[in-house]
Amino acid sequence: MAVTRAGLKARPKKQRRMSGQERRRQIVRAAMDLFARKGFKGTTTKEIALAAGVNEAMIFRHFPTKGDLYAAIIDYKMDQCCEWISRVHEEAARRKDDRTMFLELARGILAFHEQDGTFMRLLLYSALEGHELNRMFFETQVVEHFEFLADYIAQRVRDGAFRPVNPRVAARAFLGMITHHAQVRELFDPQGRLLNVDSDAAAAELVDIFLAGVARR
Amino acid sequence: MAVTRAGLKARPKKQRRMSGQERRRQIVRAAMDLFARKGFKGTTTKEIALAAGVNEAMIFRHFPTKGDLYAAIIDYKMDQCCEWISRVHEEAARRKDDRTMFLELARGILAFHEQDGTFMRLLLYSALEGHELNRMFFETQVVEHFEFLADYIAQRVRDGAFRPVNPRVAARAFLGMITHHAQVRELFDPQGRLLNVDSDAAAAELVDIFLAGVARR
DNA sequence: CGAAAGATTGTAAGTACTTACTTACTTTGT
DNA sequence: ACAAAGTAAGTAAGTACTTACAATCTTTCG
Repeated sequence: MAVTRAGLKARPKKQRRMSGQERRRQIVRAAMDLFARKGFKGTTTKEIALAAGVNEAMIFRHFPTKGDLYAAIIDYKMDQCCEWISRVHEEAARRKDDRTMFLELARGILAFHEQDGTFMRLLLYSALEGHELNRMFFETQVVEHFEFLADYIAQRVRDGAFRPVNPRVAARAFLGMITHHAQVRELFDPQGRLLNVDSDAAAAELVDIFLAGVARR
Repeated sequence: MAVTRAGLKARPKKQRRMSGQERRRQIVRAAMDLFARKGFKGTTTKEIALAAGVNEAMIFRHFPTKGDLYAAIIDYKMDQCCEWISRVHEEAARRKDDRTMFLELARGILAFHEQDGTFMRLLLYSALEGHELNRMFFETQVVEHFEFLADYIAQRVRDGAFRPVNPRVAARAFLGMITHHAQVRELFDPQGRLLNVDSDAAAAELVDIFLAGVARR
């Protein structure tokens, strides 16, 4: 067996080694999970390396600093958020089928969070940490989708389909009940001790309360 | 000027020194603010000492470890949460004045968070970090108040004042829209760019949407 | 009343360890 | 032979916490 200059055993022959891209992806995946659970400062590069199955030095072959790795993850994650929302919005704007629109939106939000708990966690950690990318995410995607929803509600008030509510308050109310439910399930009550219904049923009932709340009397 | 054993200048005479209790309170206050902004791992004992205006060693005169200091703060904060809610609940149970009950609850929650942003931050940080005291808080106070609210809504359904909604979903909807609003204001949108109404107006409109949403048709 | 003793508060300096990141080499694949 | 992936060992700085003393305040006693 080969011996290194320090007299220690060299790594024995292994299976085929990874390409740079594969390895990068693996580091990102391990880091994402750790950052989601522990936050930026709560995660060490040693832990990331261990979870990724690489030497710590490898991390710095792909990212200049630990902060760059975190920023790449936040950026990627925040980009994932809203790709599907635009399609739901377009349908709604065309058909003005309120129940379907709000129901699809609610189901989409709940399914998105259910399929990937790291999003909510990274969103909240980066907000608490005051991360610049979180602020950018808010100022672009969050604002855009909130404004679209408020505009839609305003239009439905003008159409006479909704009673004269403040569209921004109504948008806040709707997003609040849906997002809060996802958050409680992810952070406080994963077993659903307080409210144990599947997400489609939850979406249906929350949307029903919302629509009744903004319906013409 | 006196000289220490190391030959350095002794601390010059100062104004009257603090009692142990006063100093402890000051350390706790500084630590609370830092933990709220940066989380447990993101805060160093050096920063806490600097913010409190004491030597780092003083922290360990009052708390065995940094973790003990954090636990004391989380415990104290979570205890503050719900003292006032019981009074609101009692009134409501007696008078069955739904609008006043939900309005007082909503205003109380919003005022509580507006007066003290550290609560929301510590709640979320400790939840993300998986802190045991957060779990205990959830399993006691959160569960208790949620159950009370769900019971109240169930009673009102039986009374015929509310339509046959799932009381737990309705409680989730109500708490969701209120708490989400407080959270967005604290973490994402302190300037109220998306929704700039004062908290009493927000409470009134959110409660109106909620009550309309659960009213008999 | 004042000095001395004791209790309490305060702190400089230190310890043992951890951290993010770098270096210089080794191993593997083309 | 060269490029690329992998790593042991290291560096400089930082961390939570401890130690041993100094300074200040209170109590006791003559």
